[in-house]
Amino acid sequence: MTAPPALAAEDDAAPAAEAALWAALRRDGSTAAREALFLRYQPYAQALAARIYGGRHSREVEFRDYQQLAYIGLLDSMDRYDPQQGAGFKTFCTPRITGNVLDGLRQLSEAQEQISLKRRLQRDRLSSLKDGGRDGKPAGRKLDALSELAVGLAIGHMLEGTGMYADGEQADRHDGYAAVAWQQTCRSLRQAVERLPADMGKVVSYHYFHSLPFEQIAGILGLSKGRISQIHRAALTQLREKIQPHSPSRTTT
DNA sequence: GGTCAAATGCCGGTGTACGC
DNA sequence: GCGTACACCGGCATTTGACC
Repeated sequence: MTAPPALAAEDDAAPAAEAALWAALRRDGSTAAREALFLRYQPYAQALAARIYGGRHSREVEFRDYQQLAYIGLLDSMDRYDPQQGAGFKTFCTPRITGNVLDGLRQLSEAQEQISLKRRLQRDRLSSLKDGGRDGKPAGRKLDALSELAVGLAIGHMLEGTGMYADGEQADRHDGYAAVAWQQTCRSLRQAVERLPADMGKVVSYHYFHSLPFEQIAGILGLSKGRISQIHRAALTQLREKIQPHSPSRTTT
């Protein structure tokens, strides 16, 4: 099997800049350095996940799970890596990322666990989009609440559809005009995400495009998971406003 | 031994008081 | 205004005990 593009094309440019990032991370625990390093090696981790996914023997585990396990392995490697040992980070992290993915897959091997994971991810995303679920919206505004919920569900579903990886099965599901319309809508949503304030954009991107749980995102950004939850909620509110700018009293779907 | 329901623990996300 | 800490919630998995 040939190496995925990101594996072959990953350059070693600006080693001094990277060394400075590692120094900042090790010396000060700099969250900016941590994030920059994560972003630098995130495509590499994704490529490793893709390579393992390409050689999979079972189709029951989604690429999203491979991706998440690779990112967790990357974060763990970043925490353990010591540049002064002399080894390059790729040399250091590759077996750890691969091992983390394989270990994680082993734990997911039982069909029931796979099903429960998918259910949980879907449920979590749905519940996270349901206006927070506990904001005491007056009963008389049920229709508004329902329309907002529909928009929220659509956002969540589209965000999942804008993932950096798209497998063939998913692409085959949509065809013709419907596929074009869907892709355009997803593209506009992704653009809306890119226009969010930096923190919100990062949280949405990590959570939906990279499938990272709040705790992992908190680790990357150097915040608490509670804070990530707040930013996530605020981001969804802004996305709703961008997609539904006139806040209609009723929404047809 | 097998099945089922209740009890319990864990996990991810939310809400809120509080500090800076 | 922003961020943190912490209590809380809901759902799921596991454990435990009663029953057949």
